[in-house]
Amino acid sequence: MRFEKGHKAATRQRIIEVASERFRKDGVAAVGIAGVMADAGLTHGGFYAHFGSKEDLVREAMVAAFESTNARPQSALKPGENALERRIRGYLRPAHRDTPERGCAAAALVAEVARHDPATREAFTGELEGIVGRIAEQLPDGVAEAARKSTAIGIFGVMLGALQLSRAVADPALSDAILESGIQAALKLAEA
Amino acid sequence: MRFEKGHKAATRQRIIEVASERFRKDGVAAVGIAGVMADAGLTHGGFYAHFGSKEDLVREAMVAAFESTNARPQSALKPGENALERRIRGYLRPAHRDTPERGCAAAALVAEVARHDPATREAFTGELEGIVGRIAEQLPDGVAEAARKSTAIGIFGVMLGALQLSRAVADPALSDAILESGIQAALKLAEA
DNA sequence: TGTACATCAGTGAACGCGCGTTCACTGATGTAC
DNA sequence: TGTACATCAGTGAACGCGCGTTCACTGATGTAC
Repeated sequence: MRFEKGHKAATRQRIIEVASERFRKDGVAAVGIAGVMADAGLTHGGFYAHFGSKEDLVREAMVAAFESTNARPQSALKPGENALERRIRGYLRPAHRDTPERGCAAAALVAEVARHDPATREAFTGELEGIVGRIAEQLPDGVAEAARKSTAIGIFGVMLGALQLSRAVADPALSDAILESGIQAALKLAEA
Repeated sequence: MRFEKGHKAATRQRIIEVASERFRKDGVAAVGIAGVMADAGLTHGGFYAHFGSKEDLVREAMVAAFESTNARPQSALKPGENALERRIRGYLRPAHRDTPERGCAAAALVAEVARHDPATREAFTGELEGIVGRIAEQLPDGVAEAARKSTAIGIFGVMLGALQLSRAVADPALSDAILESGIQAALKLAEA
């Protein structure tokens, strides 16, 4: 073979990574195959040797975006801080608002996913269940078993809603205030 | 004149109304000028006699969508229900999830607005301030003055986040559960 | 060791299509005389 | 009252462009003999 073993798989992975950043930054509809391939250092014609359609790439890039943010190493817990509070503050920090291309895929893509095909929505659903489950595990012991999942959904709802609102408003001071209000709301919901 | 007085203004209004539904249903990027004009019973060439660009229509249609949902008549208060609880339950009901074309413009368009030009984002900001202000007024008397706006932002954050998540997931039972979790979270945040 | 051939990731021209935008034109009506 | 002209909302062809997708081809390398 003209290319070392694993070459094609590495190229495919590179396309997915580029796409996962571009889709989160500019939206799925605004990003074309040719642009993604060019960013990956390739020409557009080769795309269909790797994926069956743009929709397939959307689904794979979305899942990759979720997985890469899930796998991100966490900073150490500060004294008196618990894991859930760290998660909430990390999510609703200005740096996350300002770098959607490396941020939460749910916040960047939720509205578009609602208009995509069932396979993409099912993949989204699975990733969302994962996030909600991890939040539920981090709730304080005092929260009743039956209420944990519902509480976790509410917490993630504010996180996602506040992050999106902070990205949309034109007023920087209001944007910062939205992040802070989201933190306070999420922490209140997390109380036992 | 060949047309009665007010004819052009009425046409313009019709274009805005069609666009405000189509943008909320399918997203701004996926809706073309020609389609909007055809839905309004016109051909696409006349568009630029009414608007300077698609972006101008986006901004006007978004504002119209906000205003029409704000102006919607409210059902009567049930015994023991307050105005804020009615607002929250009305927002997070299945019918709202299932009819984005007549629903909350913020939930439908927030992600796209973040990528649009400053004039559109400023219009969005103003409308959002209006919604937040109205929620703040409906908070119980016990909520301290200084905390009212922040609390209102948190409440609208869960409402918007939960509605969007309920629209994106593929599992109907989970979608219903998200709406219910959003209601519980918003009500908890509204407690004095 | 040297030559012929097979492999296949990637190339780039081409497909039909819809986009946002421009513009010369139409044609029904109101006004001027 | 009758005719000529002005008005202007709306029409539809055309512009350049980028989209997703297809496909015949390239060319560097590995294998066969």
